[in-house]
Amino acid sequence: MSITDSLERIQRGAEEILLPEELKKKLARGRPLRIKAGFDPTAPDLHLGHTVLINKLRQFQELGHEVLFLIGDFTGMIGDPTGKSHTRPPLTPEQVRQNAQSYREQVFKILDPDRTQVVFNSQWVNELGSAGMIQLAARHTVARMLERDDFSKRYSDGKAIAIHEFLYPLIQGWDSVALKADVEVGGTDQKFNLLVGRRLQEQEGMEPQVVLTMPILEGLDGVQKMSKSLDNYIGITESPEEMFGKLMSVSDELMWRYFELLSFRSLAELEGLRQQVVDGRNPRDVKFELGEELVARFHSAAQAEGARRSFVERFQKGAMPDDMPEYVLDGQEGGIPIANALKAAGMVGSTSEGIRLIQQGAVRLDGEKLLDRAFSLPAGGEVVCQVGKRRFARLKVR
RNA sequence: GGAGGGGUUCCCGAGCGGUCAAAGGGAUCAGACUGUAAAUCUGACGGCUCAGCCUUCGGAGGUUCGAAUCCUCCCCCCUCCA
Repeated sequence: MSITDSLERIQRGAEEILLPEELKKKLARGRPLRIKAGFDPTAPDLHLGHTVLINKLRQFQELGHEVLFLIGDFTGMIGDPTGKSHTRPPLTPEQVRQNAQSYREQVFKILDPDRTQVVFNSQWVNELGSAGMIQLAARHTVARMLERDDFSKRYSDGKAIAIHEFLYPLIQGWDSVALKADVEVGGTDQKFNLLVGRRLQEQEGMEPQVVLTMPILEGLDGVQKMSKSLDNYIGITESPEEMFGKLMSVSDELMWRYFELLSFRSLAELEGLRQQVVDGRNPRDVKFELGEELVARFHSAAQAEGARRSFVERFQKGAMPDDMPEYVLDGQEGGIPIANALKAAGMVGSTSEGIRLIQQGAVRLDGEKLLDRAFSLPAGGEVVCQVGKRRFARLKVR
């Protein structure tokens, strides 16, 4: 493959490459490049948002390059006191190890293990020591740090910025020095940090890394970025049914964004699909294709097919799901009040919530709407319980 | 070290002695409508043994018949001065 071809493939879907000429020069040398990407040591639950970036890494591998999958365990072991409610407790080395393992399991659904090195930054950051850390901090000025969008915004809004937050971009940049990265891939929100890496490498007399940013995928709400904490994500380990269903709940507009960033279809194919919708094809059917492609990628073609079929059964024909969780409750004198049973089965968060849902007509027993909140489940009974559209469970009372 | 501003329910943000489980918005959940679409409309949105009761307004005390609202001390954040 020619350099121009490689470059073209690398550019596809990327938000920005700094600088393309440098990348070209690196590619021209003909040796495998060291492609760095950093990940938090915490959430080992990868979602489709992460895969936008990981797919890009995969692409580099297909072009013969090597991926340095960096787990930022150093910062994880310090803990992050930023943010009022989400104080992140420090992780133990053991937890980091477990998370890393879980990363491996998930990430190798996409990446080629033979061309991936999983590395931990504590290895070289610990060696820096406190003196080294201060020397590192001396290389950047506050004014420069405040150039970062996120910092300047918080600063002008009068929000807290802890000193150590200034250190994180520096550490991340130092990782690039330690790894001798040729290219670093990150989300657009990482741009500042990635550029710090370039600067530090230059100061160390190295050729600066090329920075490649990928767009941030919106979550299911279509507005905020996909993230676990916002609970608007589709995890890559979710069941075919869940995954398919969540994809179907996405708006038509957002569907195209997902096609762009997640599908492996050619741009020409996507254009074709758009045209079909313009010509009157139901967007839902196009969404089916998106759902199948993605479910097939993380599960199998057969499961994707199955997910689509059961989706149609369930939501277009109103069938009950094939399997649902089962709960056995201990009976009591006079039966178990239904709200308590729902709570015990984990279908609602509290009995108060259960009562409210019953009043709103959201609860069905064996398909029959239940409006009487005083209803109790008698001992020895068994009932299929539904809350809202998606929550199902089979409740048995001993 | 000094002066001032501020910490409210998942988030933002009103409230400044009773009518406050606390306005409004967002998020979320449910119902209607549908393509589990989206948008829209309606409702809910601390807990419980649920027409009643219990626990919340940074923390601990106090004043009062009664406190998110007043006082004292403490913790944290922001701004300015040094």
